Amino acid sequence: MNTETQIMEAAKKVFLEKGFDGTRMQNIADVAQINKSLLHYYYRSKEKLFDAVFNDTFSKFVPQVLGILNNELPLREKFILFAKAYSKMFFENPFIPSFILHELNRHPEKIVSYIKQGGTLKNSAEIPKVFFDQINKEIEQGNIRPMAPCQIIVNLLSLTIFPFVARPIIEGVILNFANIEYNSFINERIDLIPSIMMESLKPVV
Amino acid sequence: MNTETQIMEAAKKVFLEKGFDGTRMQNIADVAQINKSLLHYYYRSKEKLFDAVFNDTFSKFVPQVLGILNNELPLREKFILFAKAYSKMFFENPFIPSFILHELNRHPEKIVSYIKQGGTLKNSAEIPKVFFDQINKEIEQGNIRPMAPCQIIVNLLSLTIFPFVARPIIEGVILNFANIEYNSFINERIDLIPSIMMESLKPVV
DNA sequence: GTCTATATTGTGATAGAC
DNA sequence: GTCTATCACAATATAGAC
Repeated sequence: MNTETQIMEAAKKVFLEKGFDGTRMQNIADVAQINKSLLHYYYRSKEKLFDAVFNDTFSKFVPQVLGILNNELPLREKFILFAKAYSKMFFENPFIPSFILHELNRHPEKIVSYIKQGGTLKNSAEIPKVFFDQINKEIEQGNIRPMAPCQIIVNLLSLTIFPFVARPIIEGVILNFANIEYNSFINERIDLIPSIMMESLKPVV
Repeated sequence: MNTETQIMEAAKKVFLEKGFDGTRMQNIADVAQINKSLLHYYYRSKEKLFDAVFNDTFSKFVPQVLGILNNELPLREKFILFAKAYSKMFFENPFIPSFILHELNRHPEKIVSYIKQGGTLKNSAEIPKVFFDQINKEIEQGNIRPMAPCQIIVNLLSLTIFPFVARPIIEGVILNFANIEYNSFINERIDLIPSIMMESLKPVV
């Protein structure tokens, strides 16, 4: 593993956990087990290093969402696939959702710069169209109840992502009271989420 | 308005927007229009000032949740009340959810210290019991389908809070594509959320 | 209680030897 | 490419006059 990727790996670890403001360059150097000045040699400044980390992380995040929503599967299968893929991903990288949401709230303009800069989002910016069309068609045919596609997407995102962002509250207050383990709670949700999504779309008789 | 509350108001503004790591004491002093050393005169250190802000904000957050879930209304009314109260609150204080979630992820131990220290949570720690009993009773009577009360609470929290935490993504990517205003999107959700919650609980025939 | 001045340490960034 | 040494400034915190 060369120095540059070593730095990138270390930077991801530290930035993801502590955010831009909470991160010290020295801390990254320690984790990468290299000299502090090498950070500047490879990435000029803290901000440039951060941007590299952020864009890379964001690239894994958003396009996957749109990718799953874009394929040709029926609605239920999409929800199942989505809940499973994202729960697994966040389980393995617990800091990603909180990191992205926090940094985007502090610097919303980074979304714009990310889209302009290219990233994977540029190509996938048109992707929700497929999902939108699918929803509208299903509504037209009376298979599901009328609901704005945006609301459906946000429902899915909310039910899937929020439990990871709010883990300390959920674990420390809610689950603690009911004496339930966080892991089994999340596992239960993987089946629950598609079910809720489908119920919410059942046509009114 | 005396100096102490002036400082507290300013500290809330700055901490809520920038978080602990992103906040500068000078910045708070500027907003409060007082001298920097007065911050230390009244609150000894940055951390103590932050804790005062955090506990005060957290106090408005969690107990209200539990309060609404604890009253004697039927389920549907609780969901309606909840979605309305919280959407309104976050609309007026857009930084609260992101602030709390970020700081709790950085310092999960603050929940424990908050509970120990008293706050409003100490008394309300037993409150979910009422909601739990209500759910279990409804399930027993066959009025709703079996679902763990914790899952129900988290569903409600997710659907209500997440759209505020993820505003930049939702607004910049999803709504932007569909050409929808954030305000009307949120308003639509206030009615949508209780409906989803009830549908997800409809007994299986 | 409020101000000015200053101590002290931390932190991003660079210069220059090797 | 990698290291040591160091600059320049930012930031928390305190001392002490008024």
